[in-house]
Parts: sequence; C-alpha cells; structure tokens
Amino acid sequence: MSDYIPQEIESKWQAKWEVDGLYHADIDESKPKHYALTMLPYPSGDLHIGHWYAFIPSDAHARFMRMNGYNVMLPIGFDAFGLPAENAAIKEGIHPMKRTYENIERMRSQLRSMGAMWDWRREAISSNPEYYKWTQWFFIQLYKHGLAYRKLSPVDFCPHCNTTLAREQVWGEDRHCERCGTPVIKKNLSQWFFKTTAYAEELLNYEGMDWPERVKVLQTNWIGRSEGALVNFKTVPTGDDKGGESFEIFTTRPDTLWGVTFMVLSPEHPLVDKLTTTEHKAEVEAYKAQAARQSDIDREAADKEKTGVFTGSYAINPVNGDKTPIWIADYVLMTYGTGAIMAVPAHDQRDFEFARKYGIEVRVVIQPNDTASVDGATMTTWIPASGTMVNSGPLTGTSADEAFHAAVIFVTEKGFGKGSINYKLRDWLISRQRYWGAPIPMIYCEKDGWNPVPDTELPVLLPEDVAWKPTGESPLKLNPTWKQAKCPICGEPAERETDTMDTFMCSSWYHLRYLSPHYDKGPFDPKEYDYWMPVDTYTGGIEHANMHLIYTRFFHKALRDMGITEGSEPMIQLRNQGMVLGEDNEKMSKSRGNVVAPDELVERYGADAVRSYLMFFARWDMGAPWNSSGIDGTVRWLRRVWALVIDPVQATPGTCSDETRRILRRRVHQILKRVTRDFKQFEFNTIVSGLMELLNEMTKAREAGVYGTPEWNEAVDIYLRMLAPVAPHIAEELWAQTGRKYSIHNQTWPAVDEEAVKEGEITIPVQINGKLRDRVIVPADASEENIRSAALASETVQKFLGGKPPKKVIVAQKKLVNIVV
RNA sequence: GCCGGAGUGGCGGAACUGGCAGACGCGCACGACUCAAACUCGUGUUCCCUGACGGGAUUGUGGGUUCAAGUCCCACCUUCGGCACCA
Repeated sequence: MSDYIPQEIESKWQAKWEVDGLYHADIDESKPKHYALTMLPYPSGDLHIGHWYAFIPSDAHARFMRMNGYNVMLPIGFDAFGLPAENAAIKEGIHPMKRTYENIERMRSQLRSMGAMWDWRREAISSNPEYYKWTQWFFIQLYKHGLAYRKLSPVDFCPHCNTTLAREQVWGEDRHCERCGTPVIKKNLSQWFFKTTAYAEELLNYEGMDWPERVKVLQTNWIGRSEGALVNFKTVPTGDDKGGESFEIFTTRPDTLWGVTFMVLSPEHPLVDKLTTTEHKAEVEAYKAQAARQSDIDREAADKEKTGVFTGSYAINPVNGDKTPIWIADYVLMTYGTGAIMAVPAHDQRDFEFARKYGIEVRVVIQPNDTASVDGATMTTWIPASGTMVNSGPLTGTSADEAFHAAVIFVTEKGFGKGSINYKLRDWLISRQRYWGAPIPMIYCEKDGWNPVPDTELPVLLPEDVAWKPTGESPLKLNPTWKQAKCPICGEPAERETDTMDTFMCSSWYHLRYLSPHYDKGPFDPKEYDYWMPVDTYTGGIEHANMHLIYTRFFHKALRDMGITEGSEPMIQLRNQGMVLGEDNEKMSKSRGNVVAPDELVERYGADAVRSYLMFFARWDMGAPWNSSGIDGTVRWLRRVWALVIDPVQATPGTCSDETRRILRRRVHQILKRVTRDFKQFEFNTIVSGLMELLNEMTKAREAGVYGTPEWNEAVDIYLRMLAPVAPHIAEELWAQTGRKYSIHNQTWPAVDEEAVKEGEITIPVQINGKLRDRVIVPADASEENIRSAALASETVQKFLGGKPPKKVIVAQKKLVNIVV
C-alpha cells in the first residue's frame, strides 16, 4: 500500500481536471442549471484564511449540487479597482495597475491550490477595460433614466483615503471610514449620486428570497422606513414684518399635533435667516456658526445636552391656531425629513429636555390609562405613546392608536398636511477622488452642461501616465490632457468628469459579467443570461448586508425597469459565513501576529485537509477562533480513509454474519441521509463529523470480516461519493485506485435506501419520574403496548416500583418510556 | 437607548417535531509498538461522592408550563454585531 501524500495527488488531479475542462460550465438545456456565486475577492495581496473559509464550503456545496444532477456554474474573478490595492501600491511606490495585476497573478495560483470547481474561462476582472466599459455604460443608462444625478451637498470625506464616501461606508458612533478607520469630515462638494431612495419601498420586500433573517433585518433597519405625516406651518407676522412664510415638518406622531408648544428648525434650514428678527439676529448667527464648526461626531452624540436659540418668530399651529415660538437647534438634522420639526415636549424625550431647559410650556395630550392624570407643568419625564387623547380637539377621548390615523385624515381634509413615509436610506454617493477606479463617463460643457460620453467612445480609458497619488482631488484632474474632450452636443471643447466610481458600482453587476466576460455587444450575452440568471446560491460575509447587498439589489431593480434584466431580485438564496479569528480569539491582523497563512497549511497538510478542517472546526455561519492542533484531527481522518479503502490487509470476505453486513449497510444509509440533509442546510461541520463517524463504523465492520462483501463495496462507493465535495483530490485518487471510472466528480449523489435505514431492534430508554433508570430492547415494529409492558417488566423498574402500581406510564413516539410513581 | 445573534465538558462543537445531554474532533491520561522518541493503534475522559456496584448534580441566572425542557413561555445577566438626537 502506498502512503497518502496529498501534495502529489493534489497537483496531479488539479492538472488533469484543468486539461479536461472538467468544471467548464456551458449552457445545457437538458439539465437544470445552478448558478453558484461567492463574493469576489479584492486582489489586495495574499489570499488569507478568511478567503478559504468563504470559498471552500461554497465550492463543496456547488459540487454537491453538481452531483445532484445540476449544471453548475461556479465563476471567480477579481474586484480589482479600489483602495486597498491602490494604497498598498502607493506605499511601495508601484503603479496601482502593475501592482494589481501582479497580485491577481499571485492570487490565481493560490486560488488554484484550493482544488475548487471554478470555471476559469469565466474569470472577470473589474479593472479590465473590457469590463469597465460596461460599468461606464451602466452609469450612462442610469443617468439617462434619471437615476444618476449630480448635486452640491455636504458629503462625508475621509481625510486619510482622500476621497468622499457613501453613507454606508461611514461606520460607528465616531463616524469613521469603513476602510481605514479615520473619522470622516464634511465637505461641500458637487458629486454624483444614484437614486437608491427611489427603490426604498421595494427594497423592503424580500418576497421569494431565501436570505438569512438577520440580513433582512439589517437591511430593513438601514432603510429605516417610518410612517407619519407632513404638516405645513405658516409663520406669524412680527414687528419686523417677517410673516407670511411657511414650512413643512415631518412627524411620526401626527396624533400629538395638539400638544405642540414650539417648533425647531435645523440651523442650516433655508428659512432661518428670513425668520430671525433683528433682536435675535446676533444670537442666531452665533449659534449657526458654532453648529457649523462642530464636527458631526460632537453634534450627533445622542447624550449631548440639547441647545438652541429662539429666532423671534412664531408659527401658527394649523390644528388649533396656537402661536408657537420657532427655535433653531442642532438636534434637528437637515439631512432627515424636512429639517424642521414640531416639538411635543410632553411626548418626546428630546423635546422634553429642551422645553425644560428653556422654560417652554409642556402640554399633555395623551393621558396614560393606568396612572393618575399627569400635569404638563409638573411632570418629570415625558410619556410614551399609549393612552387616551386629551385637549386634542376632535381627537379628544379616542385612543392614541386610533388618533394617529384620525389625525392624518384630519390634516388631509383641512388641506394643511398629508400622510407621508420617510426613509433613513440616502441616495448612493458614487464619486471618488481617487485614481484606481472606473472614470465616470460624463463631459461638462459651458453651454450644454453635463452630458454622457457617446457609447461609441466607451470605454473612457484610465490614463496610465498620471501622478496617481491621492491629494483630495482626483489625480485625473492633474493630467494636462486627459480631461480635454469635445462636447457630445455642440462639439466645442469641454471637460471630462475627473472623479472615478465607487468600486461597489463594479461589484453591483459582476455576476452579470461572469455570464460572458469577453462579450462585446453588451454587458452580457442575453443567451447566457436567459439560461443562468438569477444567481441560485450566493455566499459571502454578512458585513456587506448594508453595502454591496443593498447596492446590487438596487442595481438589478433599476436595470429591470430599463428592460435590461428580468425579475426583481438578482440572488435567490443567500448564505453568510462567519469569521475565523486568531488563536487568541481576536480578529486576525498582521500587527497582532495571529494571522494563519493558508499557503503554509496547504504545503504541510494538503488542500484536502485544510478544506476538511475549515468545514469541520466551527459552525460555518458563526465562525470561531482558529486552533492549530485541531487540523491534526482531519489529517488523521484522511489518512485513515486512505488506509481503509486501499489497504487490503485482513481481507477475509464472507466470514462475517449477515447481521454485521446488515448493520453496516444501515449505518451507511443513515449517515448518507444525514450528510445529504446537512449539505442542503449548509451545515458543513456535521457533514465532516458524519463522515468521521462512518469511518469508525466501517473500520469496526472491516475488523468483523465484512471486507469484500457487496455491502462493503457499496459502503466504499457511497463513502467516496460523499467525500468528493469535501476533499475532492483524495476522493478522486481513491476512486481511481479502486478501479472506478474517472471522474468521481461526474458521478451522481447516492440515493438513500429508506428500507436499509430502518432499525431492526430499537433501544428504548426507560425513565422513572423523568430520570433515566434502564433501557429495554424491543423489535422496531413493537406496538406501544409491547413497549410499555417490556418497560414495566424491567428488573430495575420493578425495584423502583416496589410492588406498587405506577401512577402513569407514558410511551412517547416509540422513543422513550416515562413511568410516573 | 433600539434591533438582531450567541451563552452546552479543559477547548471547537453535536443533539433538526419537547423525548437517552455531551455525537465528532482537539487536548489530556494510561496502555501497545519502539533501544528511545515521534508517528500509529487501543482504552478512558462533564463534574462531585465511592475501592467498586451505584448514586447525585449539570446546557448563563431565576421563575413557569409539561409525565418530560438545551429546546416552549416570562424576567434578568454576560457577550458579539448593527443602528442611534431619524422627529
């Protein structure tokens, strides 16, 4: 018998699979298709263990689907534009393009060492002109359909990455850059946006999507839908003749309209100057200046004491004609709702704090049902929603729940308001002042304004001869000639947009480019689209829930409405892996020195062992800390599999009992059933433990002389098929060495023989008062009555009963007997 | 503060209709092989009491439902992620 030397068999089979094109996925109408996709990697340098952890189980699942008769496509590519590769390039003084393509080359060979079933012919690289031509084309389509627009606004800017960021890329309480952790600052810039908000409502609909509940919850929270009303307030003329203006507020509590005692505008609200009286001008100006100076971090800290100043003006509450003072305060944000609120201090914490601080009236309009009546003048805390309406005109006496709708109807009928829905979701800012991205294909002309680059001139190529180090302005701007262009309308000299696109734009449609990565008549070949789309199984990290996964859904819906794609969703099933932590239970990082290098592991143990261990050592969706001695277990297991299958020592066919053979067959089919179920459920750890368990059983059975029997041969056959998706190389080698026909990866998944699964005799645990006291063995077809008497006949039970009859005997589903005494 | 996930042996984890808690593996202990070690193989391994037979306790904590709870319900604690002056 030869030894198991993974390094030899792995490279041998990888080469053969490659030559044979074993994993090529082509349109085949005779088979059901399965488009399996994993989130594409950044070519930022080395492949790390996290990549393996994401890719390997995805590959195993795709292989399982293949063996189940599906025509499976598993593509791979690179999200090659973007900051990580660019920053690394800057650090080392190498051109980002050179650096990126070197990284890709390196990662390709690392990826190949995994032995995954990728169809490399479909490789797509987002920084290739043949790719980004269509990224630009999509931008233009969005622009033409009114879904891309340019706007001057205060935007988030990372001073370290030297670029603006989308709202989704600003994280945490301190509002830091998602990439580098630096707190962002606000800049007033003209930038390109995609109208993601146009799809806010539809994005909340997850119908027909087999996505993890937690991802849906994250997206729902992020989109942040709130139902309420818009109400128009007119201002009162003052001594300064500042009347006659009006402004709209958004409220989620129109039922409390009668409890309004003041109004608050955001300091940036456009009406502030108009409404400020001469008397209050100095104070208001000072407050505005202070608010503008403060960083968002200070300003948005929730625990900060509320501050504000009075403008001198008043608004009329349209429901009751009350004159209410208008204040400005920085707790009202210009970026949400209308930048103006009605303040109901009795029923809102922030308004309450503010009113008490500045001595403004507090008026109760909801009395809780279960406590004594509350007085606005003396109450010490605000009162949340439920109760009975008081002092509320026509709403008085109704419950707060009914009052919400009654109030909306009331303001609508009176003509000063209407029901309205607000979302926290913002439009997607896609301009980046960086070099290494797809240039935004727009041209500005003094006369004709912004116009798209004509399709015939796409792609707008990224210039190679440019100082690509970031300065806060796009490096493309600094190139003397690149930005010069002709206006597509009048033909006069004009200027190109010099910003590049957010790389999330590239990754919003890469699943479409995989369909036909070199197709040049469109972003994808419609024939391929019709066969493969939508993506059936998508795997990747949950950290993209509010970024990539929202963007790509938006993108697909926008394309659908332009007639480019079909269906509402690009990805039917989503599964997330967890994170592999370092052995010290911390996130892996070079600075902590706890990084696990997959290349070394592969070299030492072989890819199959690394694959098996990554599937085995934790629940896939949870992740866990790495344990370097744990991998020894999977190595031992594979060696034992090897020995069991091809070591003919002790081969003594025919000397074992029928019962031994029957038991072996039963165990094989029982575990096959479990493994099949676990594959469907992405529970990879129990797939491997099931295989280990069966190996133990087969080892015992072989010792009992079952070697060479039909049951043994079937066991080996099924075992190798089950092993194939997990450890494809050793499975292929053993398949070949036992004289079976190449390739195991073209075999079908074995079918469970339900008859074989059934037990002949079953062991029934017997409890007395819920405590396990004995076990009885009965035939599997024993009736409940038989089981009951068998249990009562047990000596142990008799001892416990002491001659007395039991109070109650429960026979539970032929699984257990519980005797109550 | 709000939303979501997770708490099971020394460790990773299993238990998929409420029905034998601890599968499988790591680690550890002992034994076999060896001059020796490693490898490999075998046995044992939740904790406590006991020489053993046995017995008791046990799934973050406290209550509840049930013949029966890791699993269901209520309250809480810890921890990880997300959101957060969002009107």
